[in-house]
Amino acid sequence: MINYQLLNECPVFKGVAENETRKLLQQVHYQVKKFSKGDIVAIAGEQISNLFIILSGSVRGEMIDYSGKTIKIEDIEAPRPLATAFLFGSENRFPVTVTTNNSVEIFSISISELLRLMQLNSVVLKNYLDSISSRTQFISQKLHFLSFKTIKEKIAHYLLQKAGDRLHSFQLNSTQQQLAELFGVTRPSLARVISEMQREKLIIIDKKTVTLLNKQKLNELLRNG
Amino acid sequence: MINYQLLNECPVFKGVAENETRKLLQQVHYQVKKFSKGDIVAIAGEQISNLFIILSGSVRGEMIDYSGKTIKIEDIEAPRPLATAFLFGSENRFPVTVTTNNSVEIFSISISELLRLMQLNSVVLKNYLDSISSRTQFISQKLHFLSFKTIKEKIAHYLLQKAGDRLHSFQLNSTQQQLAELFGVTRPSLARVISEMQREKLIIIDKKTVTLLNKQKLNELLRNG
DNA sequence: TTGAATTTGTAACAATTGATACAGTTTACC
DNA sequence: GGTAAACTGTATCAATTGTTACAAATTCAA
Repeated sequence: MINYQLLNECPVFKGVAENETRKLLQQVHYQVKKFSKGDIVAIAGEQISNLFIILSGSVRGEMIDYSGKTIKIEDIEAPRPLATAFLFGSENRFPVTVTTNNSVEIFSISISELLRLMQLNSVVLKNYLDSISSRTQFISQKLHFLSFKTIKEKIAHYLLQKAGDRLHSFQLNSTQQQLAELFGVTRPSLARVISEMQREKLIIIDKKTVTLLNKQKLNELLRNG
Repeated sequence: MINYQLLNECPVFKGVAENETRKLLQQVHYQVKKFSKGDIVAIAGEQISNLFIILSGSVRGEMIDYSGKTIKIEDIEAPRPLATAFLFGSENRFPVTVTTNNSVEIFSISISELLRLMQLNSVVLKNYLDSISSRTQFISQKLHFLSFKTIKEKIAHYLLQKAGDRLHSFQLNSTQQQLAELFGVTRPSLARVISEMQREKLIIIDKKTVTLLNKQKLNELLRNG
């Protein structure tokens, strides 16, 4: 028996009334598969033909490298769907091998039935589109951020974005350590560059209060990067 | 009058019979807007409420920086759609300001009507999902690649991927210059690291023939990065 | 084959960042 | 208020990459 309440917490069915979900699922084919701890749900590179939603338990995504060792990538817990961005598109294969961490129930629906489901219910359709799109937006923002090479550029971009329209000062809510991690650099390197930028009278950072002294030059840093 | 043939070349309507497209469009609301050269189609940050498909002419996407200057990002020509990954999701705003390069005709359909369209025709639905997904997959591959910090790691990853299952040698079809651009590094730096890796007996590159001497160690490079 | 254009290998030096260490400051909690 | 923990500023040295320059090797077309 499916736990409809749980299914409705999943991004795909969110906002659909519980009895509506029940009615929808009567009109399409789907399966609920049970796995034991340690079972392999999918192998990296395998064609994806079904949407999987974890109903209970958790799974992990692992990559297998060229020499055969496995590296854990991420954990996925109920009630999240698997690989929504890889169901469609030109390269619809599992990017990772998926293994169960414990007893797991998985809701499984084929692509064609999922398409039917989306055509039957516009909320499900919109949910799915929102889900893929949000992920794309998140990744492309991250990519944009990575495109700045030097630490100075990263700081300039981060602060200009944080500042927005504010003319003068604003508060930071992260520590240098956290920023360093966000930027993917070491903490002393970040501190050093911040010092430089203060000496160059580009910014002032006093505790957590940031003041941008020269937005013009901060922008030029991004242009010439 | 709409050029249905052109519309059918667009990723959204691809694979739909021309008369089927005609029939579909009779069932939904849409507009064809005409713009003159230099007109602004959309402003960065503006909410996206319509899918735009360029029917004729071309537009450019520009970002306006914090000081007011504009930087061109890309050109989009007929019959491509605009910002398909930004129509949905949490941040459904134009990432760029869109300006026409010449006389332009744009097919415009609201989100709600687009949803209806996708529910009426499963090919359109699948096309749209494929389109967003492919983009996500492309970007996330790029992101993965950028996650390797040193040039050595990038080379190792690139060559291992190119090699695939082949045990010994294979041919490269790019020049060092092209690889350097792909990696986002300078050509002499790339050449230097390749020399080092040959001295360390990890690889041999003779003209365009690559031989991986120690896949094991190449993999370890990626792990400890 | 020859000659020009492209590609490659390499060197010397500058710039940037990482690694490590340590002392001074701030914050949080008792 | 006091103490421990976390955070910050800074210094030194090593590693990596960028910049610039030049010569050798290769490719391609005439």
